Amino acid sequence: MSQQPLQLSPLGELESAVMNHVWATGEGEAKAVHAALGAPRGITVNTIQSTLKRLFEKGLLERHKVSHAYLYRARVTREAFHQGLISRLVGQMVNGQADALVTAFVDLTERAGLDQLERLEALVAERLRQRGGGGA
Amino acid sequence: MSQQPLQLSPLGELESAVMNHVWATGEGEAKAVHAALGAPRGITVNTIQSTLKRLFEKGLLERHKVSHAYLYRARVTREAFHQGLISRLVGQMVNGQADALVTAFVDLTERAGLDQLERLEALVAERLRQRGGGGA
DNA sequence: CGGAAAACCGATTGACTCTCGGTCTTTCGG
DNA sequence: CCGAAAGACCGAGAGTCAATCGGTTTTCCG
Repeated sequence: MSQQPLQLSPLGELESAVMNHVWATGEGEAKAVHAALGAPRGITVNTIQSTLKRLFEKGLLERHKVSHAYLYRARVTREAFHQGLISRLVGQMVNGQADALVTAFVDLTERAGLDQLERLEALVAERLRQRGGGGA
Repeated sequence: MSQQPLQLSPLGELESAVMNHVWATGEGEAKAVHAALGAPRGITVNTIQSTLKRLFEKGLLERHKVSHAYLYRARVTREAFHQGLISRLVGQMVNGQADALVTAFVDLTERAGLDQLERLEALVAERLRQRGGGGA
């Protein structure tokens, strides 16, 4: 009975690494990505190419030819992607109580540090000001 | 190129359904779970049994014999489980900015309705009062 | 003890990711 | 215009994991 890590991301290990690289550098060419991630892992450029392509087919990357090579770019920002994940996660569990979720999140934020909690407060306050009109 | 759903939960479809059932009813016997979920799907009790067992092995359910049948119970509450998911998700993406996450969450809560946002505000305020002590 | 109810085990199928090798295509220099 | 080279594609094999059963063993209970 050991409670496994319970894999969460919808992306494979290599796919995540590639996405992070693209997000970090702004673009990705098979050659470059391989130099950064592939070589250290001892895998071929082909593998990187396949991964890039799979990511493209999943709609996470876009690409266009530059000479005879593809240049990939992120189609969604890292933030949007993460937000999407959270969104989906929330959507799945909000089958009854969004309350519990909100509570859970606050607990979590709190555990991340007082500063984060304060940050959260500021954000919420701002949103409320924008929407609710600040009080009534 | 259609942007697949991007599977998120670490649980399979049937596993999720079973967990939800157990959380909802408080307990689970293969027979009962099958009546509720299996029959409609046209799958055998065996499949439900296997799923229950897999969930047990993953540490999500506990069980004990009642006569010659196992009675399963959730080992973690739905809230704790979800919190764990969020936690893991956060941990993964907090490779640089927890900020983005907080922002994403607030966006999400906001979209869920003004009331949720207000609820969030109240919760945060309370936590801050408890922790920060309002100043020191 | 004998039969039925239920658990277990093992195997299959299907979806994915990762990883390449081999082949076809596109470019570009000479 | 032609022939490397670079790079994209295709297909395939190896792993992993959930879902699904069939068949066998174990366990109760009358």
